[in-house]
Formats: sequence, C-alpha cells, structure tokens
Amino acid sequence: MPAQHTRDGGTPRRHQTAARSARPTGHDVADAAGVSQATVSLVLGGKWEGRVSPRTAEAVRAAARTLGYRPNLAARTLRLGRTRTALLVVPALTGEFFAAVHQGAVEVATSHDFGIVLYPSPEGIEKTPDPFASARTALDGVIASSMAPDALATLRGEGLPLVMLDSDEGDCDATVNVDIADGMRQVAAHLLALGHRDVAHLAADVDSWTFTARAEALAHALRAGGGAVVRTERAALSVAGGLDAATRVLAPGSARTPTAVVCDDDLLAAGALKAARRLGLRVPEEVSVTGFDDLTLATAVEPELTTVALPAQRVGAAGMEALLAVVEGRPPRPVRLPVRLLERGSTGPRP
Amino acid sequence: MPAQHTRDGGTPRRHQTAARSARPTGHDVADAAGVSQATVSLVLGGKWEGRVSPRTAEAVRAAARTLGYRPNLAARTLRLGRTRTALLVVPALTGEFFAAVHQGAVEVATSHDFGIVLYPSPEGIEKTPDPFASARTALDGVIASSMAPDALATLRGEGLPLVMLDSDEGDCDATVNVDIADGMRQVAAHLLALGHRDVAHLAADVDSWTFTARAEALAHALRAGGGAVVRTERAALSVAGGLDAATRVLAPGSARTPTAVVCDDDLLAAGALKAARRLGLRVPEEVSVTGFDDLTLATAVEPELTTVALPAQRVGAAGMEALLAVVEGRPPRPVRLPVRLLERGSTGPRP
DNA sequence: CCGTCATAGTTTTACGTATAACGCGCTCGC
DNA sequence: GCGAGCGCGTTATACGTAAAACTATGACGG
Repeated sequence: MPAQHTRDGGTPRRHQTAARSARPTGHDVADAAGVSQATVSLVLGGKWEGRVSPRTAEAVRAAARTLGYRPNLAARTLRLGRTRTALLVVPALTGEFFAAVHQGAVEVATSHDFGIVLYPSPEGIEKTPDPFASARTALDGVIASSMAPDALATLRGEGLPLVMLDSDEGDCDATVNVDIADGMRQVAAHLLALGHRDVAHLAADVDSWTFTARAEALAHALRAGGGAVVRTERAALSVAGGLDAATRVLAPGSARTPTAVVCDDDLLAAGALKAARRLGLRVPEEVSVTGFDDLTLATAVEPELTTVALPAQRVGAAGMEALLAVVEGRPPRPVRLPVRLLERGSTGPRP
Repeated sequence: MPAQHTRDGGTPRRHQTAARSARPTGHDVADAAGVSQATVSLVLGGKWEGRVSPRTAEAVRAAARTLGYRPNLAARTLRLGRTRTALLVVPALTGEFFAAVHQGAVEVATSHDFGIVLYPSPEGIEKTPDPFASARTALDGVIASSMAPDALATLRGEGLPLVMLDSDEGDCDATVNVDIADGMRQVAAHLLALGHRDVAHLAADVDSWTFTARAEALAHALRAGGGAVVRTERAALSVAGGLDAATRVLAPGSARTPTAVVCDDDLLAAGALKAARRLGLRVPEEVSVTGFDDLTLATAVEPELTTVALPAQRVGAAGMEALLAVVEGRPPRPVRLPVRLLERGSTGPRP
C-alpha cells in the first residue's frame, strides 16, 4: 500500500486545529451522509437517476444543506477544464450603455447556468492587454465591444469563442449589431421633415467603427433627401468637447451656417446646447440639436434632447445567446437590432 | 508500484490527437527545459535562489516563453487556497462614482499583484444574494459599499476579510469613509454666506446610511448658523424624481417658501433646475440649487451645478489598501477622506 | 577517512472534484 | 440452479500546481 489517505472514515482529517473554520468539502458531506465522495458528486451534480436511490440522494442533499456545502470552484474547474464563465469586455465602466448591456447578458447567462465577469478597461483596451489575468479564472468565451489588436490575437491564439458587439471585426465567431445606420437615417428624415437642409455633424473623436458608421449613414441619408452635411467638426467625447466644437460651428461669420447640429452622442449634444445658449441662439427655435444613445443626461438638460435610443439590454442578451450557441456548437446567426428615434424638445422647424 | 504515471519523460502525454491545441502546462515546460516540473514551479515562482543554478533557471524561463506558458489559475488556487483576488461590491454599474472607485482600487491592487472582480448588483443587493457565485472564483477579501444583511452574514460566516466603504456597518475589518458631514457643512456655510436662511432639502428616497448622514449634517450645520431646513421632501433618485419633489417644494402658496434647495444628489438637482424653470423661477437669481457628487451631469445642465465633489478614486484606493492590510495581518486604521465644495452657477445671493 | 554541509536538483504528495471502471447482492428467465 | 442483468453504490484516477521531503554529488575541516 503506497500511501494511506489521511481520510479514513470518521477520523478528523485536518492537520490544523480546525480553528480556521475551513469550508466543508465533498468528503465532509460524504462522511456526514454515510456515503462516498463520488456519490455526493453524483447527487449534487444532478446525474444520479438510476445510480443512486432517492432515499440516499435526499440524505446527501440534507447533509450538504446542514453543512453549508458549496463546491470548490477551483477544483471543479481543474477537473472539467470548463467554467461556464464568459468575460464581458467593456470600454469603460462609466457608460450607462454598457451597464445595460451587462445586465442583459447576465440575465441570459444566469438562466443558462453561466456566469459573467467584467473586464472594464480604463483608457481603451490598451492599458491591460491581458484579459485573462483580469478575469481571475479560466474562461469559456468572450463578449467584447472593442478590443486592441494584440489582446484579440491572444484570444484567438487561445482558441476561445469570441462574440463581437457592434463591430466590423471579421475574425470572430458571431456578431451582434445595432442598426446605427438606421438611427442616423431616422435623424436625417426627422430633420428633413422639419425643413432643415444644412446640417453640421459633431463627430466623436474616437477611432471606433461605430462612429465611422454614424458619419457615413448621416451623410448618405441627408444627401438622399436633398440636404447635406455642410460641416463636420471632431470633438472630444465629453460635454466640454461638445461645447468647444459647437462653438466653432455656430459662431457667426461662417459662410453657410447650419440650422441643425447632429451629434454622435448625448454628451456632445449637451455641450452643443450650452454653446448655443452662450452664443444667444435659442434651441430649437433658431437651431436644432440631436443627440445619440439616450443617456440619463438627455432628459436632464433643457430642452430635453431629441436622440436615438439603443436597445442596450437586448444587445447584451443577444451577445450572450450568441456565445452560448457557439459554445454548444450550434451555428449562431448574426443579429441586427433596431433603434428608435425619440423626438423631444431640442429639434424644431427650420427658422 | 501502484500507478504508473502517463507522463514518463518525453513521450506524448495527451490522449487526444492534440488537435485542440491545449495550453502548455508546467510539465511541458519541464520537458522542454530538461528539468522536472518542481523546478519549473520553483523558478517561475521566483523562489529558486540557492536552490537552482542561474543557468538552469534561465533555461526554464526561456522554455516557458517559447511555449507561451501561463500557469493554470484553477490548479494554483486549488493548491494554495488563496487567490489574491478581491471582490468589489457596487450597488449598480451605472454610477460614475463607483467607476472611479473601481479604478482606484484596481490601481492599488495591481501594484500588489492582486486582482479585483466586480459584483454589480442590479436593484440593490437583494437580487443576487450570493456574491461568491458571481465572483466565479475563490476570494481573499471583499470591499463593499453596501450589502444586504443576509449576504453580509454569508460573508462573515465564511470568515472573509471585509472592508466597508462609506457605511456605518460595525461588523467588518476596516472602514473607509468620506466626510459627507463636512460636505453638507460646506454647503450650509456657502448658502448662509449668501444670505439664505430658509432651505428645502430634497432627500434621496434610498435607505442608506450615507443619505441619513447627509440629512442630519445639513440640518445641524444650518441651525448652527441661524438657518433651518424648513421643508424636507423625499424624492426617487432620478432626474424625474427631483423634478417632482422640487415642484412640490417650489410651487407658490407655501407658507414659508425656501430660497434654496439642497439636493442629496446631482440627479435630483438637475430635476430641481427643471422644476424651477417650469415654475418661472430663475436660478440662481430667485432660487439657489445645490447638488452632490459632481457627476458629469453637473456641468451639462445650465446653470452648472454648485455641488460637492467626492474623492471616489481615493475611496477605492484606500479600500484596497485597507483590505491588503487586513489580509497581511497588519492593523488597518480607519480612513476619513475630505470632500470639496465646487461653487458654480446654480447658487447666488438670496433674492 | 569520515561526518557535515552546501548545491542542485528530483520525487512525492495534497488540494477537491467529476467520472470511468469496478464490485456486490438480488432477482429473473429458462 | 445459474449466469445475466440491474440497482446501488464504491474505488481509483486525473486535472496542474506548490512545496515538503528526499537524493546525489562534491568540498572541506579535523
């Protein structure tokens, strides 16, 4: 006999004085229920039917309950190699948009016995290029809205399923898109209907596919309706950035002054509102302003922003569903979610 | 010989056809470097000095590098029983405050080889009373800003180090507080200096210690300076909630109309601004409004909010430092961080 | 020439779980 | 009456890592 186990039926098994109140293991439950650890695993794993009698199964469950047993995740992971855990990569924790995305993903995940851990990356994804270290556990898949090239390469090298949210990245297993283009089309149609022809675009100074798409869709839709983007101004993605850029756009002396300012984001639109007020322009009587994303801020400012609401929660849910499909070997189909224009007080007829 | 290992020096060790591109283990590195797995662990663990020759150590490191070896976290956790991972419990993901708290905590954590995983709980902490399941890994400690009683009991039962942020919870190992009372004192002093005496308080309708503390501190400070809270109105913690409550407070016909409205949060203050405008009251000429927390929103509205800025990032950093102290057995000392009043456009002299 | 000690490793074990492989006592069909 | 099958378990093993215990080789002092 090469090595007798310390654990031989009933005798205390910890070397220490038990002062640390160590968590009970499957062996403890087995001892308490008078069965073997294997049986405990079978019962608690739910695959005991036909292998363990109902009476014994109930005894095991009772023992587990009274001991407050919870399986050791590390051991389970080591054994299975899978964790039923997905990483959700979000560009920053600040945004309300991703808070809703997260919530949607969590709801789908929990209903499929999956877990979600967040990887919020301050200042883009550049700073911490190792999502794995951040996750603190093995992963079964990744859902990401944007990702630095090297981080993406690491992921692909690991062979992890990857779902991209609102991105044009081709090298992934599934995509979930929001119909940004249609949102801008709705904005354009709304402004054209109000008589506007000359529109300025406050473009977020962020190198991301979604903003490129916004610019293109806006220009296209306006032209198709007889209008035009007469000026594009890049702005830092903040209220102050919007204020600066809008001030440049709306300042008198410009050759062809726009009657409407379309912003890539509500933050910029809030800044535009401030700029208009400082320049003595009334909104929406003298100039119309539109936002994007429908943040809390959109109804906090006066007038309230006409903006485009994105189905953030559904984005998260669809992302998680797609990941589940990939993990389970089903073919995920690409998703494109609709958006909705909310007409509020910041837009009106052309002066 | 009871059981010969599958792994006997050089022979392929996977049962599968290696198509899965499994991650290399410490044994693979050992084979590549011509040493044993124990040596690999020693070298990569950094405690090889005096036990392994520099030449061998370098060979091991080189092999690990070329194979792209990264230790299996689950195995390490199982072995060590510790994870160098802390759970940060935040009430919701939406708030900018906790985004900054998180960032501060992460910075301190990473510099001490610790990790942080988030536990964002939608709708208070009630919904998912099991932080452990959410963490998806074993934990070495918890930092929490608020916590449902049963979740807290679970935590304590586990014997996990617990640091509370901005709470009066006594049953924890360390606390980090923000000097909310001083913030309200500064607000009161500011308003008193502007001549205000009759002040309304828009109280957040949230059952949390921090808001109770705000109310008490405000009343106290005002009374000490010859003023008074002539009216307290509870409001849902949102712009709409602030709008409702402020409308009730500012509507004409009240016996003793306040000349200033102090709000528990910038969201409420933004609502108060809207209420004033709808009632035809100019801010700050006819009524002053103050906020709390200095959200992005505070400078997006017009006029910009006079508000109290909290050192969110330092809260997170201090929380993580306290947790490290507890984990390492050092006595953590309680922290109380200062706040700062930002005087902006929403407050002015009493009419 | 032998015991001691340092160097440079290796062998072995344990962590807690899931599961494949293996009993063992009964009951049946024939 | 006896092998086959079934119901109900148990035993043994592997996952990858860290670290305690051990081994082998040489140097050196007395």
